[in-house]
Amino acid sequence: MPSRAPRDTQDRILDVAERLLQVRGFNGFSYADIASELRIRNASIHHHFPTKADLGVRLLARYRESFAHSLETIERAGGDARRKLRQYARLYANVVREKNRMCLCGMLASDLGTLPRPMRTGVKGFFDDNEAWLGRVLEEGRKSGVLRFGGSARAHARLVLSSLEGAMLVARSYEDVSRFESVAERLLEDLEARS
Amino acid sequence: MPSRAPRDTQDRILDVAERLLQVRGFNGFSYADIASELRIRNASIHHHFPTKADLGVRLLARYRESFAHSLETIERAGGDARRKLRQYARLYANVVREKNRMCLCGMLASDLGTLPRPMRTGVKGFFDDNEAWLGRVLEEGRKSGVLRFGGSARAHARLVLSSLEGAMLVARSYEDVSRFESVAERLLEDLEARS
DNA sequence: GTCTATAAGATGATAGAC
DNA sequence: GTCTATCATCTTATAGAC
Repeated sequence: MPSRAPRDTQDRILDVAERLLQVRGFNGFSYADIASELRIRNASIHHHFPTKADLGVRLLARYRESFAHSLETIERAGGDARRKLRQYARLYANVVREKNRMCLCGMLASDLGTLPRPMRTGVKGFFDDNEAWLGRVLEEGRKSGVLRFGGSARAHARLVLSSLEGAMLVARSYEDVSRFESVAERLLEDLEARS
Repeated sequence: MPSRAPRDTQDRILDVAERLLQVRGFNGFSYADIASELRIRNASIHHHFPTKADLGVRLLARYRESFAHSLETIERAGGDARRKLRQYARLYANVVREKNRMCLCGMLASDLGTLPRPMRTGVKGFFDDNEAWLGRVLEEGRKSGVLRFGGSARAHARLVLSSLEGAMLVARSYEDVSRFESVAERLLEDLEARS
């Protein structure tokens, strides 16, 4: 179990930078913001992450791995597809709840036009991961009869992913998590087989 | 009918700034970007829009009015709720198609944490407008039997708005309009009453 | 209304001492 | 690994001539 206590400087930089990125966007924070919060100097951050692109690439990789780990945890917990989808939606709800953050990759998607080249592929990779996982869960749910939807599982996975990302984006504008939750609830209810 | 020819400087500034904002975000463009594109000087822009916040407020108001006008046009064209929703979705598709733009307010929603105070309320206002309109159309469609959905019309309006905003956000990452269109298609098909 | 000139501050980044 | 010092550049913004 990871401790609550601060680990090495590199991790503390990543933690602060991650939050700043999720709240303010990639162009909305600077090395100075991180430095002042950690009470270190600007140059120290450059020692660990020479360029902002380096920092961004590391943040992206870490977030993607962390999310993949969460998906594995949901899988291992078992239960039917309905349950998995609800836990998946809760993952997103927790992000919004935590200081009104946006999904890191949703935020980067909006910043895409100004992103350093090496970061762009990572954003798509994250969405690909999520679509693939959702596609499998949806297919499983349809086969077992607990979910109902038209079209291919993969196409519906895209709808679910888009809807949740959009729900985060809009809910954040109102600083109201419950707005996210009510949209997620409608989305899932429509999927769950009635009758 | 508005002509294609450039009008006064103020409007040309707004047109360029709008595109830059929709592609790069509010923190992703500068007065210098606008100036070089219009081949005028930085100071000329400040003459028309003293601060960037002023420019942002005007862009927001203009976009909101323009969108409201589009909604009225859809209303006047008549037809059933299905048709109105499809035209509404096409509004969004056209934005993405045009140089891979994001909805101006969706973009501002992601920038919200760094936005000048006077701009924040405008973003919510845009979403409120859209939710209200969608709510009316959904209700009308359910009453006339061409649409089917659970829960309140207003709650479903939030789902539709969130899904379309999210679909734009994700589709932009792939620079692929068809990705937006397929998600919108699934969303609408699920709404349309199957006998 | 547009220009030149200029300012004050932020930003990403590097060199080199400790 | 962290610091001080310094950098070129960008960004928003203003003063004042034309």
